[in-house]
Amino acid sequence: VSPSVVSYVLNGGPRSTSVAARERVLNAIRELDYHPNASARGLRFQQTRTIGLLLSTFESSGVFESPYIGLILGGLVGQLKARGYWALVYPLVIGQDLDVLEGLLRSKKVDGVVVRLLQEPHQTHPLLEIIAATGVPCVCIEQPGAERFGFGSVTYDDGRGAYDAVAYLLAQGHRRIGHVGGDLRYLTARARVAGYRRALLENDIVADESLVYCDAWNPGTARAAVARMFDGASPPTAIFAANDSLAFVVVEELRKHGYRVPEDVSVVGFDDIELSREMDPPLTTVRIPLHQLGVRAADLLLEVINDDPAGAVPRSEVLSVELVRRSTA
Amino acid sequence: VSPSVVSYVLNGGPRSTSVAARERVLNAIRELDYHPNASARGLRFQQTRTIGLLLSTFESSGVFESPYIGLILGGLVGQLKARGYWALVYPLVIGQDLDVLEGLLRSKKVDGVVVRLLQEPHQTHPLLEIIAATGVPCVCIEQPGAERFGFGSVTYDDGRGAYDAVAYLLAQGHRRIGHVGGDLRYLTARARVAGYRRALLENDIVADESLVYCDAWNPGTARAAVARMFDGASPPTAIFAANDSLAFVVVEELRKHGYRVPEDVSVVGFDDIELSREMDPPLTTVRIPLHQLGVRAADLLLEVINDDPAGAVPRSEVLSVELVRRSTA
DNA sequence: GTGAAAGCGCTAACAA
DNA sequence: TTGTTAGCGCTTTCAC
Repeated sequence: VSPSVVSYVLNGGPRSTSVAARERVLNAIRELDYHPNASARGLRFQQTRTIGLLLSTFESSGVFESPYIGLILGGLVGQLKARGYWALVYPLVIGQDLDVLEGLLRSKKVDGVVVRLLQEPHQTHPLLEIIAATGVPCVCIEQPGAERFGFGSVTYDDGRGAYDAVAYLLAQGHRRIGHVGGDLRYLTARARVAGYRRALLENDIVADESLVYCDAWNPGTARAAVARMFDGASPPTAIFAANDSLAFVVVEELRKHGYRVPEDVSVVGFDDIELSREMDPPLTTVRIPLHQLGVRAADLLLEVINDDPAGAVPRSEVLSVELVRRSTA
Repeated sequence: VSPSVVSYVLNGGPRSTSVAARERVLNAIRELDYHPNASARGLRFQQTRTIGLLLSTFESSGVFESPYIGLILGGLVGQLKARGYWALVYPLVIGQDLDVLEGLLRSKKVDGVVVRLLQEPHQTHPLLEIIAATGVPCVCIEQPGAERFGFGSVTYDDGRGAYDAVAYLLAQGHRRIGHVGGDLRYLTARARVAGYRRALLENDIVADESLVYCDAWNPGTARAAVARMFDGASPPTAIFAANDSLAFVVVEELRKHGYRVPEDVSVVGFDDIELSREMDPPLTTVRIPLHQLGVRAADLLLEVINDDPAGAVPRSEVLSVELVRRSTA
């Protein structure tokens, strides 16, 4: 029995095989538990069935610790696995690993990448330029890349979520609403403040700048922010936090200062991580379908890789967020 | 200029090259930004500079959401990256993906694996048997594999941590100490109850079985456990929880029932995830150097792969845990 | 110091 | 239906 027959059997190859031969091959395969060499196949087919997951971060560590990214990763890796692809994770420190990244792409180690974007299109050019130059199929998540690269993207509407959250607070009668924001290097943090501002504006409320604190996703600063807000002459009656971890800390800090939530102060978060369900009282927050985001990104990428007719034109999906009312507002 | 020269230049190859030739090659490489094809090198060298991260789980989803695993992953991936290796993540559902796993290993897609073990040595045999049969270098984390496989491992001492936590509570004068345990399919959960029991025993306290609840890592059951403990005639004055998330929920539930922590009831957790520092009051807990665990696992694996003299004999490291006193006990 | 050529394991076009 | 063979991109031995 010759190599070609084995190949035909294995791949339902371009030629058909006799039942007898197939049997023998199958038996031999089972006996030796033979498995084709991935590198050899990769070399032959020019594809590796591996997808690179480029996880942008500002700090050089800590990507995996975030429950937010964990949710996305779960969807991403799970879906890739279900469709027979492997996931290669690479924590990409912004402004650093670009040369290594180029090596990854040019060496054809991955068939495609999904890249987590944190900033505005023009700031992500250096990164996307490299990806585009290598021609590796790419889907952006969280933030879209610049139009001209033509990469698909799966994002969600930060501004809308923040707007909805604040509009909800306004509808409850709140007029002084504080904001504990995230790290403004993240477009997501900026979009959330913007949504907050827009909601106030549309209700003819002039935003009191002493009530908005954006510094980092850092719990310590969130604590300090609360302390300062309630030091002032007219403290807020509600706080919109840029994410759930921040909201959690805000609730803790309010309690420490003797304020009850939601009786004295209402709090709304963003993301809907597990903590928001488990904390007491459970957090009212803006839910992002993060798992789904991962799943869709995987789907989109595989569509363009296998250029399914549907995927011929790379799509940009904007997942909708939803205010989930629990007990803090 | 011939292919061999390029190779020599690129790899500081087995032959030396003239300065002139080297220059020309280097220039050409830069101009075309040439990068060697990973599959071809993989085929040639029989190695891919990729490490498989086999993340065992019982449920088919949710590995990445756990802050515990996130910390390990951070250390693992970070260290691999620093040493020039890629990380392939594979969520391995216990009792399922064994055939796919065998394919991964036999296809020589990875140079080695670090495998997260959840159970006792004899229960992990099917998995390790496959890895051993394929001869792929392997390091176990969290739990060691059976001796005979000869795989290195990086673990930590659950029993000791639990013992220390409970001994500490006893030293504070507590006599009725409850335990809210984890999912007993996890050896880690069993070891933690065992440590709890041993501490009580050594202090001549008969464990009151109405005070130990092991069901799952599930917050809901933890809540129910607390409720039941404090329904009884003589409720505990302290609770040792099998991990920090559980401890957090326990504190919340105690507060809901009108008990103050630590004045009325003391609580100690396990793991030392970020939440335990951020919650209020900050959690007294047993710290596991999880990041370090990942780093060491990577180091050990690379040692055996590159068979450094030091790594010739695969080592088993047991990282030491440490009670960190904060405010809940 | 450099070029030619074989071979890593696989697939598919070409012959038989 | 099957066997033979070239070639994917790289490295390295061998001959020059």
